[in-house]
Amino acid sequence: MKLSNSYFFTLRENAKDEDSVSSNLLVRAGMIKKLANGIYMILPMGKKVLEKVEYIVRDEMDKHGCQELLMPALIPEDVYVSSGRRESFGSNMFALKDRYNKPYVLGPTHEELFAITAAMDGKSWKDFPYNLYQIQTKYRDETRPRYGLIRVREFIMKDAYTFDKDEAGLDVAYANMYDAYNKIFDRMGLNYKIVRADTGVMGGLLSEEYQAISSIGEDIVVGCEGCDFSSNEEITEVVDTLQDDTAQELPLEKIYTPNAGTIEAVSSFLGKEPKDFVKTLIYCADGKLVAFVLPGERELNETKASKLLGALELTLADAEQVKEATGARIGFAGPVGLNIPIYMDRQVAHKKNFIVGANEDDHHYKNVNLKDFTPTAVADLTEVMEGDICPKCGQKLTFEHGIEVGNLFKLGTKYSQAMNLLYLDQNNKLEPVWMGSYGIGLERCMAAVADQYHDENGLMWPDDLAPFRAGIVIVNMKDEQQVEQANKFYEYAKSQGMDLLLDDRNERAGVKFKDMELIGIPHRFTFGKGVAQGKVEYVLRKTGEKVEVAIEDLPALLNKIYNR
RNA sequence: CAGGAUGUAGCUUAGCUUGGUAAAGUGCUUGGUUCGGGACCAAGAGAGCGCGGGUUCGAAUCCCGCCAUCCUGACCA
Repeated sequence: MKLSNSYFFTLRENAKDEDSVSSNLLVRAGMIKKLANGIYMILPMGKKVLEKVEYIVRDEMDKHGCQELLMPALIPEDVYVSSGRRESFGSNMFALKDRYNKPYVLGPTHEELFAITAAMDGKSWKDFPYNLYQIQTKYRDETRPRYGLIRVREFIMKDAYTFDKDEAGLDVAYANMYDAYNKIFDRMGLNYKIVRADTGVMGGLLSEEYQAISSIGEDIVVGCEGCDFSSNEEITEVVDTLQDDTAQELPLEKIYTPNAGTIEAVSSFLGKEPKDFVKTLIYCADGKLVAFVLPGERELNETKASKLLGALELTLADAEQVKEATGARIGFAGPVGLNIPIYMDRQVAHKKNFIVGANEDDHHYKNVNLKDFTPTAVADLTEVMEGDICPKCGQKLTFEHGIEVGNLFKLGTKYSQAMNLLYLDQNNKLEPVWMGSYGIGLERCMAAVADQYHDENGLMWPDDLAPFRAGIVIVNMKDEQQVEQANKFYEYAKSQGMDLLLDDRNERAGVKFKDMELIGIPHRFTFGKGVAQGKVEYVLRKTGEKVEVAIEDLPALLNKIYNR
């Protein structure tokens, strides 16, 4: 591509509506532009990168025996009603009506449509297995879009779905996708970890996520110092290492704690530590008030809590609901005498003579013991934290931030049963189809790579993702020899099927170098004063390393760069 | 959804407290000098200050409403 005749611009300053280094670089490099909250334009230079991402994904999917098709994004609402997910997605779905007032949604993910597709063909056990995928736009009305392309409301996803006649078949299909994903993210050059995760709104038997390690990642990737354990923080088990407190149980006592409605306030008022407390959180689970009772030094893990309750929506109660449940204002809730279901973290069972709210303004109880209240259920309910140990080997856990770039779900028969996707087995008996679903966010991959590969001068794309693998800078546009030789080289490359970026703009050399670095072209050829002696300069973006190359050696070098 | 902040030229921002009809850098145009690391000089084009209303002789500046963007967030009871 010749820059002299292209839509292309770069910015010298950061955009005021971008919040991360990498999204600012993508904007400054003229690759993307925010149109509205969580909605982006992908400009020509960015589209090139996205195409490279797409190419890798499609290539590996095809190599792994998947068939591509294309589904609509505009979908009748009943499709999600019949699977029960209209409700579970709730306001995360964009919903609209047509002119006849019939309800539609913009698809956030496509398990249902693929199940319908499968039902059109998969009637016999002989039809399995197969694997369908698409690269298509998804719509999700996220609460808070963030970090450029990382969390957006409209994005392109590669979603694949496998169909098998039994669980063993699903295991094979899943392993195949696992292999494809490893190859895909390796080819993108991403530094990633594979973690166990919550199955969430997708449901099913197993979920694993590919997490690109990054400080702006919204997920916490838990690893282990001693073994290969890795897991998303939201489902990581808190290993119960507390010893039973052997103290004598003391008599229950109500104490006056004026205006001390937080653990910090009460602990400083009483000269105690958070671990001497047991805190009680009032939540609203699908409209019902419930209480969670936890060690004072720990946080509630809402994923574990929702799962225990089987709740679709779990929100912290507001002041009014707290008053309704406890009779007191926020800050004085406790399990003693509380008339709503109480769910207790299992570590609380080791404690004795602890402090809790008294369900009365400005009062707490001390010397509370297990005999003083009755939990509805006891479970692991808290977030893992620094210092916790590995559930697998007992060594110390590690914590990193990750961007979820891909995921694998072993769905089992959840959707096929809901959508009546059945086949006849060898005994002429109807059986549900076993499904898996597998997603990759394409823009998110692009953003994650940008995040992992940049320096103070701009982006540093790996060869396979760069908008152009190599670029040519003509230093002096008035030097006919430079212009002629550069164009000759450019045309030669083109004839070999290699599209280089030719900067033939009437700009000073410095501007061209800066732009080439900002957009992250990995290999640069500088046609400057050396051309008179038949030489050009070859520069590597990654290291800044410069080498003089004779013009006649360029074709060989080009072949090397393009792995030919 | 809640709370906070912001909205002025393509971009980044100043001006708003103390109302008088908009400024700078960058980008863009033209001419000249430069020419291997975001050049310099000169002359220009470009916004009527998010939208709507109000107060006032007069509003980017004050008041009300709306919209948008950004930040933070169920603060741990």
